[in-house]
Amino acid sequence: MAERISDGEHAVMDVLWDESPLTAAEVAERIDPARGWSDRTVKTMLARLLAKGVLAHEEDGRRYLYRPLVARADYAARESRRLIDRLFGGRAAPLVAHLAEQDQLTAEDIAEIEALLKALKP
Amino acid sequence: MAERISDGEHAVMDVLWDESPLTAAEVAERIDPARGWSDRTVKTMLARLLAKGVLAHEEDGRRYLYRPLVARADYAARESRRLIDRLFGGRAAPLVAHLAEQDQLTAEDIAEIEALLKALKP
DNA sequence: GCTTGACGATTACGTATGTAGTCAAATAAG
DNA sequence: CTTATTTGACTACATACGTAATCGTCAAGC
Repeated sequence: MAERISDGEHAVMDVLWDESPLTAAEVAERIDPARGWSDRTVKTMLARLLAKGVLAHEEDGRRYLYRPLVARADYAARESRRLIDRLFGGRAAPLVAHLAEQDQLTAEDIAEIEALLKALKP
Repeated sequence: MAERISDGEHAVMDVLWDESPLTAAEVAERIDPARGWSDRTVKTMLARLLAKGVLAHEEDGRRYLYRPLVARADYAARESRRLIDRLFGGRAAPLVAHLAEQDQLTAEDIAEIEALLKALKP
């Protein structure tokens, strides 16, 4: 269940997280054209994701319909944690501090985060 | 310059970010023993990191002294950005929101982040 | 001086990943 | 019915990565 999803595979998951179930052809249509993938490549990704157990497929006549078995939020949580563990000693605050220092936070971000935190307080 | 650093390579960089320059043997000594790496493995990592241009080495007699060419903060910034782009549509606020929702923020984290943001405001 | 050990350089090998191509079966077109 | 097309299954191949082993050389002991 803790299968890693590669960068390429993630592009496929993204499509299915937005809309599912989809056929292989439909997934291929929706993949960011910037990747320039052939539909074969998409098929390969789908097969690998199935093998990893993060997708399921049900038969629909001669084709399959694919749907994610892992929620986007769960995946995001796992990856965020990985990053925080690897780069920030497992603490989230240094990550935010870092984003702030690097000017990667817009004024809007800051306002949004402050509102969020306020809501979290008892 | 935008070379990716793999998970294993990162362990080596971590050592050199803490202390440098170091010889290959010194790096090997300082690698987290939990990895159970042979010194050969460490040498391989050093060679690959050199090839990627993220380390430099200077001769010291018959050995080399290795030092990082990429700052830890720069690397952290790049990886944070990658994560945010991939998982949160490029905006930092949703990442923080996500951490909050997942209860991945301690009260301490929250206080720390609030203080930080306050300092950022004009 | 000859041997042994420390180093860097080169090579190895299995799995993951990016990126497809081929083959066979089923179906749609004619 | 025969042929072209669609679809999944299997195969391919180069590069990256994890994890070393081997080779050659130079220096330090004896």
